[in-house]
Amino acid sequence: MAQIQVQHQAPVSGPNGVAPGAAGGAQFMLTSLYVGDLDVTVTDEQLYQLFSQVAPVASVRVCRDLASGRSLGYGYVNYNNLRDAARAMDLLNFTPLNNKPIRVMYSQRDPSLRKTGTANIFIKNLDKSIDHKALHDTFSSFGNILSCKISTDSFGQSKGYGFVQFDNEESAQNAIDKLNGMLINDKQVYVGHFLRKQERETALNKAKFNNVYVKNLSKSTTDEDLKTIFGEYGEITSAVVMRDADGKSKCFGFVNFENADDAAKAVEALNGKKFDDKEWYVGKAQKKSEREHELKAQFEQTMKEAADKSQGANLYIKNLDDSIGDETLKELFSEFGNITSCKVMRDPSGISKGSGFVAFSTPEEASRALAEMNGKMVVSKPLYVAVAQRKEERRARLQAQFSQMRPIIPSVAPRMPMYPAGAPGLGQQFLYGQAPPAMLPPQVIYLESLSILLT
DNA sequence: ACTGAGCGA
Repeated sequence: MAQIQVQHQAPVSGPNGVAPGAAGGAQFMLTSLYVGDLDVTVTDEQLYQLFSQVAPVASVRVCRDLASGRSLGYGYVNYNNLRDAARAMDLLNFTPLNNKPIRVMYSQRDPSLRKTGTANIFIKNLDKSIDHKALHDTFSSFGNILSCKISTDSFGQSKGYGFVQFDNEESAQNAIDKLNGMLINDKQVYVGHFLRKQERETALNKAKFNNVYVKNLSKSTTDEDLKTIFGEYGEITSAVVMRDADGKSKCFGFVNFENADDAAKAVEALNGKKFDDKEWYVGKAQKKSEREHELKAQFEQTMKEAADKSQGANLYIKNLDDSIGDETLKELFSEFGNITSCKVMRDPSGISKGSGFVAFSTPEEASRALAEMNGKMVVSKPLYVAVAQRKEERRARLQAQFSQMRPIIPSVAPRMPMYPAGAPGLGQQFLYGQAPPAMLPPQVIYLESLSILLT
């Protein structure tokens, strides 16, 4: 097997070192490639084997978590000159490794230069047959692409939309102008600037409206007051403070403008202003359903952020001795950091299930605890410690596992029959998965996987 | 199910 050279290139400027990037003024290490979207099972050797087919490589590396050794899903390939690197990027971008297309870019370690968000475009209504490479080829005529991908599900199937990050705004605008609304594979595609959800919603909120909602009014504010204050911005058709049956102000109201531009001006001018020491909220009046939808979305966003923040800080423990309860579990792990929650799972009758969760304040603490505690003998048995997976991740992992079970056509499968003649399962066209050690009919494997997916 | 993620020795 080929030897992997581990010598590293000196990070110096020079003919082969730092060189000016294309328009936009970004600086790239033009001999150093960042390889992302790696399947976690991809190894240094595999990267080396692939990239050295194009030109001699100076070094390769799959980056790994220091404590657990788990692949971080990206790596680096360094070449001796920029021509080799450019050629490798061109030829090898989106090559599948372990069934997953890799994404190759120039290494750009300054995050501020990577996260500008400008010149980034979004494409949707793409035919499902269009893959990363086809997208790249379609858009590369408009400029230099830094990164490009189709969004896919856990089976690698296109979700029908994708992203192209150019290195300058003009290329992006040009691509939008030329391709938005065009037919690609008989489907009319949408091509526009990439907008985060928040930005899309603000854009949507700028849609015209005449009715304005105002809240946090003082008890004494009247319809007349609203008319006077909002009347400054244009012709008003109605202004009402909402009141209960006794005529007591509910401290909110509605002002309807003759024309939408004036309504927008009033919102702009009055939102957040103080009247009678009360800070008014002034905005587009929304239907109850719109408002509820927005609140729900906000709530979900908050939950998602909280989940992201705790990602990696929560450990799943199993093979726990039955005698261990919440307190003992906490004591076992407390030397590694601040424990925010700790729980032994129990069945309804209170008997330990032998598994539990320990959450730390930070992923670093959790990682240290994992490294130290996994496999450690506690009372009677060795602990199993892993980073807790969220339900969604567990599901995705099982799904990926399932998708990798390829049909085995009997004619190309080993000659040795897997089952005694007449055993169940022989009648079918193909068998799923690797040959099972037991003589289970293959469809049982299939159904088991499916039932896990469905739970 | 339809608007992202991503950088070391």
